[in-house]
Amino acid sequence: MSEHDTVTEDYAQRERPLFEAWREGGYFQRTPGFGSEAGTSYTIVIPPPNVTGVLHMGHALNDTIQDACIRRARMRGMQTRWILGTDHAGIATQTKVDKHLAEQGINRREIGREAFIEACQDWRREYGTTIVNQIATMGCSCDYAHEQFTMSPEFSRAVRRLFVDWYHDGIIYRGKRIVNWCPSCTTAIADDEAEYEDEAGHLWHLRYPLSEPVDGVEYLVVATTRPETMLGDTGVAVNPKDPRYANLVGHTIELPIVGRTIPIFADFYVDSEFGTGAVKVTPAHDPNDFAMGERAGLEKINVFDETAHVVEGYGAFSGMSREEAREAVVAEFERLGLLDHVEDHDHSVMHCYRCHSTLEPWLSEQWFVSVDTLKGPAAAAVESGRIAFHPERWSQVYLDWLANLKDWCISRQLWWGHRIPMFYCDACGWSDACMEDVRTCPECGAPARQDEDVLDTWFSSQLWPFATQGWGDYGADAPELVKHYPTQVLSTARDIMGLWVARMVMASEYCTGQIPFEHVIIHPTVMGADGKPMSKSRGNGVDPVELMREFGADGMRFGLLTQVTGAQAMRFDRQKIEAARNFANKVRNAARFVLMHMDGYTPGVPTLSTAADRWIFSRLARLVRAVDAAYESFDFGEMTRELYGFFWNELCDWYIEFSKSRLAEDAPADDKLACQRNLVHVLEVAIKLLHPVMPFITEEIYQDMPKTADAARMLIIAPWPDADALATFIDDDAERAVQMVCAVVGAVRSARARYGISPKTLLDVHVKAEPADCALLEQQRGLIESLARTSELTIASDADKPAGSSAALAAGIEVYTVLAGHVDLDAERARVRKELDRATVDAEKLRRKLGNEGFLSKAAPEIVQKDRGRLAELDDTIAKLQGQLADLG
RNA sequence: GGUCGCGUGGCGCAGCGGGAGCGCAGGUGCCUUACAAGCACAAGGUCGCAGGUUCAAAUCCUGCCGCGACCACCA
Repeated sequence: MSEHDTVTEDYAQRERPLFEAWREGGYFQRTPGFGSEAGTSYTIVIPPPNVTGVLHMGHALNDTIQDACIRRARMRGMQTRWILGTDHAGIATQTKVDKHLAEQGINRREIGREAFIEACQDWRREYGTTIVNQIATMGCSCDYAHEQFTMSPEFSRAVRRLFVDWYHDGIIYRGKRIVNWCPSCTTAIADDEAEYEDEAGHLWHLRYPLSEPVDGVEYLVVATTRPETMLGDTGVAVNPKDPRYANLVGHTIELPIVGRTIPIFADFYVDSEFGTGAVKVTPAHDPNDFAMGERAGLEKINVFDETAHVVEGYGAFSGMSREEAREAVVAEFERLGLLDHVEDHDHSVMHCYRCHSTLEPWLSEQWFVSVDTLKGPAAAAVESGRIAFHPERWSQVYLDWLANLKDWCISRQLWWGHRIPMFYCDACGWSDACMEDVRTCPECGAPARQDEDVLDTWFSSQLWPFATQGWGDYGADAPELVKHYPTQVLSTARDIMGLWVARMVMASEYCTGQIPFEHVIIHPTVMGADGKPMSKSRGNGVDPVELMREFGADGMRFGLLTQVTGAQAMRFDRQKIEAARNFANKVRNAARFVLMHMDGYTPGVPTLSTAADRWIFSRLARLVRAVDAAYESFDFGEMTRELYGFFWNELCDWYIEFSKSRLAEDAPADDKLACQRNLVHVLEVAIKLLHPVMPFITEEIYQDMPKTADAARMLIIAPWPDADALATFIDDDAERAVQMVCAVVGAVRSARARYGISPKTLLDVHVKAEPADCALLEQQRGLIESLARTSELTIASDADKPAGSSAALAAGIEVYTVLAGHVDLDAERARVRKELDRATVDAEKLRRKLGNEGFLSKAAPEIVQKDRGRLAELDDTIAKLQGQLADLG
């Protein structure tokens, strides 16, 4: 019973050498191009993964899509290059290194900036190759020889150049603003880097005593979710139209605990419906309060330090964390009899997208990019259609994002990143943004110092498409850019649409005067099997490296693409990967079959001597068209479905079966050769079409195939099939003939299965069809005989139903299988009756439709015609089935 | 609050105005010399609900229900 051992395979061992062969062949660098597309450049920039990151399913899908695009372009003869590189990922990397150092008892501040950056570099040297190796394991045909890095010297010059240019153009400015402060990372982060989460909280109602009673009123109740910030309150706001408080506006409050006298003022921002209609205003710790404070001219008092502990000057509260301060403040209000009441209240709270700490709106000096002049050209690029999104609807998301864009805080209080190239002279007040470091003040000669902050990682990421091609040193005239810019395709997930995609367009328009890419593919987000986003905490994540080990890179790639739809999310389905692995296996076996029957083969043009030959070439021609169309509309799911159906259901299920008798040892030599050549040709075209998705197995097969002297050495640069040239093979007659053959074979197999007749038992079969179809079928007699395993095959337009036979109707022909006594007539009668019922219902429906005046007068004539034909067919079928029933008694 | 996506056989999905399909799982029979990770055959769905447009609706429109994402955010 050991017949079917589980098949295990070492995919890495099979795939790695092929990858090395591609690399050594130089195909990963910009290809020279050939054929009619030789002059066309085709470039993709990879969304740079974090340098210390590891491959996740999002990368796996995204990189598969890009590799499919670039490989097809390469095979079409274009000058391709897929630019590879990694992102220094400021906060992410710094957080990791911080943690690593902490484990050794080292604090970043103790060792200082330079030593820390060195530690980051060490970290990068150690882990920076991981993800690139994983991308290689996938078989991605990136330009590994010219790997980029967002903190390489060249890239750094580009970043610096943009900062200096923007600074001198007045696009970059400095300001004291409320920013989202992460007290754990101790840095500002951008608005779109903050994540909101709903949390159960409370609405504390606090009594704020008036300095003097007004009309007998002694205090005012304010509602707040953050009582601890009251330490920094500098006012209380009410809506100017709120009659409850009209008499209080202009009076003052004695702020409890702090003893500060603060004004009651009116501002339309206040919603009278919410809480008590009176809002405590903390300009330094809330963006809306900041805005009101500006309007009312309030003081802005920071009560937290950079780690969100209460600053000096607040007595016992000083030094407390936010959480401690909250408790203490509430307790103190209670003690003073000023805690009115507490309500439950859910509200959304901002968290750091990196470390997940609760963010603190914090007043600080930061650098900003003014987006006013940048957003226009970026919107126009999409509105004009110069940049196309796929699916198209994402362009709306893009445009909406731009329309609502606010100035971008680009300074980060980190050490790992591009240090802001601003230089200051404390002696004379000189300052400027400079390309070269400035040690002494050019005005007064005093020592100059550089800004301590670094730039937001996205500030450098936005330069990716052109800084990787020489912009930093040569500007828009860089030779690479002149020849190969804009790039063709950018593929990414939708969550960085604004963060990255839009910013690249803005920066590119500014720096190069061009769009950065022509097509933006927004692929669906890969969700876990449970339909929820993959995450460590949920435990629904899947490791692509693990998948590749189990199913091969080809299996993973194909399986992922089959799941791509136009929707915004796809639920990861392991079975799809398994099915893809099985498909890869099927392809390999099909190839093995072909290569196993090569004796006597000599290369030559295909000879389409049989209907089966003409059929498979016709199907192949349609396949090339369909695959091309799917690529052009970026419909990768459709593309894989087409390939799957062709390989499995047409080539393997039928054509290879058709071929078996022709390849037998005693078969006629010339027909055998024709069949061999056809198989080789079809297989070669098919594996070319499949190569962009399943590069390894197709290359492996190609290497084993017989090739002519002028053939490409490797499949990776073999010419892509020409749909127009193949179109001449489309042959409706041949497709009809094979359709009938399949119908006959299927009918006989079905009868066998129903009555448990072994394939070894030969059966008499009678086929009745139109004369023209009879002629087509007659030519396929041999095929039918071998596939249906007949003893006697009668094909005639006037064939009779033999006694004791099972009848089947398919493809407009009647197939009678003589069952010679094996038949359970009752079962056969029941089956026919069921079929008859179904046909009768269908015919009734159609008859009603065709009896409808409205339909006859308004429907397109060809539709009416078609339905009349269908009804006639159905009536015919019904008559035949009734005849069969009568025959069966 | 705004924008968008999705609800089709047990599961995952395709189809997106004129005959309900695919893959997987499950059923039956097969180790047929390319493949048991396979082959053959059969079974399985009133296409979320309610209206509307149309001669014709899974497909278009409206509303509702359910799931989900993104953006904004009221202390």
